[in-house]
Amino acid sequence: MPASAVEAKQNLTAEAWAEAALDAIANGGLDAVAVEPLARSLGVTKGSFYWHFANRDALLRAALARWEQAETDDIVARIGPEPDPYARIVKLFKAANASYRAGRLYLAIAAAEDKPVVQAFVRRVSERRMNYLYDCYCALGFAPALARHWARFAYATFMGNLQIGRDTPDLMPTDAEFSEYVKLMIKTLIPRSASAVAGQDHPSFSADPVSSGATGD
Amino acid sequence: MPASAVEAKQNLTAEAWAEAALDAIANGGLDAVAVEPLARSLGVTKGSFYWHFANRDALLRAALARWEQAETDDIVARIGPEPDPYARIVKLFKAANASYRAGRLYLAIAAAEDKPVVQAFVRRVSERRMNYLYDCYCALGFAPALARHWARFAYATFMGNLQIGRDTPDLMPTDAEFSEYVKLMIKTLIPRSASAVAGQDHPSFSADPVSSGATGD
DNA sequence: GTCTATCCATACGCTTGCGTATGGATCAAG
DNA sequence: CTTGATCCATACGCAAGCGTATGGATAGAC
Repeated sequence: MPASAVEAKQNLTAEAWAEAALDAIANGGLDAVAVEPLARSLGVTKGSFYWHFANRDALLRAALARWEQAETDDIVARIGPEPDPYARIVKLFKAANASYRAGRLYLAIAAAEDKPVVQAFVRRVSERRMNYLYDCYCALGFAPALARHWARFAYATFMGNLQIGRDTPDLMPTDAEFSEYVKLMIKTLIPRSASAVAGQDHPSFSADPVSSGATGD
Repeated sequence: MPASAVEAKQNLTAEAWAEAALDAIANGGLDAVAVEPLARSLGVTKGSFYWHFANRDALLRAALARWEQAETDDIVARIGPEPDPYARIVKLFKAANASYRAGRLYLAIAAAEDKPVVQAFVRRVSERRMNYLYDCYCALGFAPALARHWARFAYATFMGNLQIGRDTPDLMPTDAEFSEYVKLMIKTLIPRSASAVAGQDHPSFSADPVSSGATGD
């Protein structure tokens, strides 16, 4: 009995292959999506793969589609039913640092933007996220031009924190210090004294939405 | 007469190979550093390469060392003789968005942090840059803990802007709007009403160091 | 002019991964 | 029990890239 990562070599699905491909991307980048190594890690051979997919590119597209779907689900599932735009940004910020794998996936996929297949996926996901932020800032009372700047600013900070957490994890604090860090960024990136927003009250602020655990997956 | 990219096939140097490797990294990522394709692009064959280098890894190390050196030179050459910490951060911000190739290089190299050879280089360069920012914020009067937070914050924004410029260039403004964007970030990332800094005067602020061209290389 | 060091070309074997072809195993239908 | 469909294994040809071995070309030393 092979005590491998795969217990029973029962029938694999195309989704299983796509998920394995995403795992490979999160670890070794896009080039790690190789048919034969993936088959080995799944406990089967290429024969299985070419039954479910036409070629390597088809697997790549399936994996990217699965990724885009997950990212889109995330953005609405985790912070969907939240009316307050301030709390929405806060939740988005926390969600961005929530999943280690999701961050690595994003960076790895974006790093291969030269491949034309990947480019479209990255653009859609990025634009969707920034548009979400843009809407939040608009809802906060910012003028469109300013809202675009703030949305880009905030999104850049998200992405940069992902990079720092991956490349120099020692420089990223944990626990209480991390909470302070996030609080500082949120306080800075969501200015309440905006030139357009009046003395509006944010009930979620008094509840301190920042200091409720942000790490872990 | 071959009107190739290389006019005369005179003697190549190891530095030429390393520079070509960096070009390859900036375009196709670390995996694009392949001996035979590089040799083709240089107008020679593998025979030349294995005269100058022991193997592919040696070239990679040479290229990364060259990159680290260039990054270190940059940080002191472009903003070295600047006493005012505020202006230092401003210059650093502008330098970060100055060279398109440098940004792509940074992202491409960082994307391969799983390779142990690369990891050390990325860590050194990143830590050096963040320490530079940390010193700036300390000089601005911030307490060490806060200075670390602000330095990380600012650095994350740098990196994120690099990503946005690479992945979704449409979402990155140009010309006057870009200037506004940079001005907003700088104004936000260098708070003058810090809890620790007194009524200190920054002569470079009245000179408006932000609005003097930041694009191009 | 010969000699030697430097730099590169050519040719070979080796590995890895892609894609195809074909057969084997399993299971449900009839 | 046979048949067909589903899922996978095995074996092959092919291309690309690494590393090595060896010889050729050029230039300066003497």
